Amino acid sequence: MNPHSIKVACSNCNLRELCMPVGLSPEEFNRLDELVTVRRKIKRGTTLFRNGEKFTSLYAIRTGFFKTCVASEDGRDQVTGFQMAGEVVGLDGIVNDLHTCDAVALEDAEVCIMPFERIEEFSREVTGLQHHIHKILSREIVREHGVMLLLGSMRAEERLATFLLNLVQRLHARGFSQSELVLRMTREEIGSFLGLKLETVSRTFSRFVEDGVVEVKQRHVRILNTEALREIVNPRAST
Amino acid sequence: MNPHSIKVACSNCNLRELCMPVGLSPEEFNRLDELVTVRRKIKRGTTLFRNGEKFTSLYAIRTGFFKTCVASEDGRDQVTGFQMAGEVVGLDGIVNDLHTCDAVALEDAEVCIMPFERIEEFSREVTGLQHHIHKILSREIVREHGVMLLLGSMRAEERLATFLLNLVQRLHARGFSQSELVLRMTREEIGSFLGLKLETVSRTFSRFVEDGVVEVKQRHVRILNTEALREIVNPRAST
DNA sequence: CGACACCTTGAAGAGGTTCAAGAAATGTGG
DNA sequence: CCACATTTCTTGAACCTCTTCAAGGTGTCG
Repeated sequence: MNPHSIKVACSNCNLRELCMPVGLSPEEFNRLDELVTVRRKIKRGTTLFRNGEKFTSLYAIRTGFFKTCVASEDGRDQVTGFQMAGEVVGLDGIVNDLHTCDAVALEDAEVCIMPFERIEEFSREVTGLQHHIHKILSREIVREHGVMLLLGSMRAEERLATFLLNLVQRLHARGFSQSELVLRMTREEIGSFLGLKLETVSRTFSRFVEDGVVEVKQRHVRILNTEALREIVNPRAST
Repeated sequence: MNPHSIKVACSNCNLRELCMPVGLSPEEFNRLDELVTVRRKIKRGTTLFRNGEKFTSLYAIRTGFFKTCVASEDGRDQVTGFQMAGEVVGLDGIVNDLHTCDAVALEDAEVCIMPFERIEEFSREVTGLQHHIHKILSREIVREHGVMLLLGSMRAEERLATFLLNLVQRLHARGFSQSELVLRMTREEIGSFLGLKLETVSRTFSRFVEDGVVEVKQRHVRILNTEALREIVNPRAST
């Protein structure tokens, strides 16, 4: 084992189970290690890629936190998602070999660069990788269905509750608390994602605090009553 | 050429350019013809697949018109899209081998059934098909970004104008008029898709009619002033 | 410490929803 | 082929949620 190669080997990565297929043979895994050649650090506030840039690679997030956003011609902006360690960004670029959204680091981050040509090459040879790529793409479609449901049919409280539950659940899957989280984004970014104005997000937080559902100190949020949040999202199912 | 096989051969299909990859060698195309083994007719009002059903295949629409919709646990419903000839449905099922939405025929329809296992098998061998599948998935992600922008940041008039322009553009690509269309869905379904109530859809149509932008007779819509619709969507760019 | 970005809160206003009623189209069965 | 039931669409009026505008407070970073 060459110590220099360890640094970028998927087989040694603690996020392996989140972003790579499982159940590969050792031989297949060795091939996969060639998938990621380079890592890249992205400073907070800077972009990993931008709308209009040529698409070459998918990016697996190793550390840090991103938002992706699209813009309409007249400058309107919509956050389409927030991504954290183990998640893959750049899928939007495949269809026209151009990125159609911006990926902005909300904290200092590091990503593994996976050249898409290589992904396609390997997934012709490693069935498990092929499955995995298809699932990643499909998962993103299903996630967006959920966002459409949120934007199309929920009221402000339901949106914010859904958002908090989703965030904390993903963080928990990464070993963090089930009840405490630090928001990496501003109220305005939350609002953009949820189709609300920043004032509405702020007010809704305040209402949750009044009701004793959460504690909020700026970007530190502690969930005091998860069941109440679920109840807000899903008024019927009271157990 | 066996006359019986002609019926389900992609190489003879007039929608080929819409749903299949271009630039394949004749040999590759022959393989592709094995992709679709069966067609299926779906009566208006019935489902092609439902939330919770096992996923086995993608479906290329040959004729007819579909809506796809997701439901939340408490019965809320959200139309996630409308699909027409040449488009592919079922992508949501890949990630968990289960469909997560319903596909309902809004008029009598016929689809080509493409078993996904076979798609994966062939796309390991035919690079052009592999690219194509990736692009179809990515295109759906990008489309949904657009819907999120619509739902998150547009007002009722902008949403409906965007919707009409999108529909007529897709119909035009299939050889229909640039200015006339027949809606296959109810006001309620349009509203669900656009995050509006059916009354709001109706009122917004009426306002467009008052302003001389469109003519509406039930589900028959004639666009009188495309530029005005564009202006509504994109107030800045008056050229 | 001061500048800047971010967050909170209030009051007024707008856009969309809800509820209700009636009209128009569509489908069904005799 | 017509009469009736049903679904779909339109329109009005009152209401409600979220937005807009405004001001002040809090936190952070050079």
